[in-house]
Amino acid sequence: MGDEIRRNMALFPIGIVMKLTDLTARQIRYYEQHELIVPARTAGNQRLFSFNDVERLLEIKSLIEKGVNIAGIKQVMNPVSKESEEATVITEQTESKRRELSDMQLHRLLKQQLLEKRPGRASMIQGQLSRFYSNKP
DNA sequence: TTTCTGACA
DNA sequence: TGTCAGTA
Repeated sequence: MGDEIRRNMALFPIGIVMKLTDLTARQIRYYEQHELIVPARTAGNQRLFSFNDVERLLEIKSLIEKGVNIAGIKQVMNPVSKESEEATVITEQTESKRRELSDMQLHRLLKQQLLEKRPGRASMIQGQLSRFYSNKP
């Protein structure tokens, strides 16, 4: 299951995630305060988000747009808390389906970002994306 | 330059 | 949520 480690590998700083999700840093940090996401931290205390974090953020975003509040989102989404292996087992099948779908959405989104942004320089997420797509266990 | 925490309109 | 301050 090396796919899981890549999916949960902390790769991008908040700036990249802002562009990927169209959320403000304020919102992203706010959601973290409410434990909707738990990004990793660098030695310098900088947040580092994984693909899973980005997916969660996109999910949170759509729910917010549907008028759901933090409390409601906490119920809809499986709690982050301690590495809950139990919750993952119960939803095994639906989870894999959900991931396939969000993967397609995420890849479409990333490709879109790569193409339309800054016609001049190569966006810095390219390097980080390559880190994700390469070195497969 | 980017990100971080805390605080206030 | 937006935004400003003062840092790392």
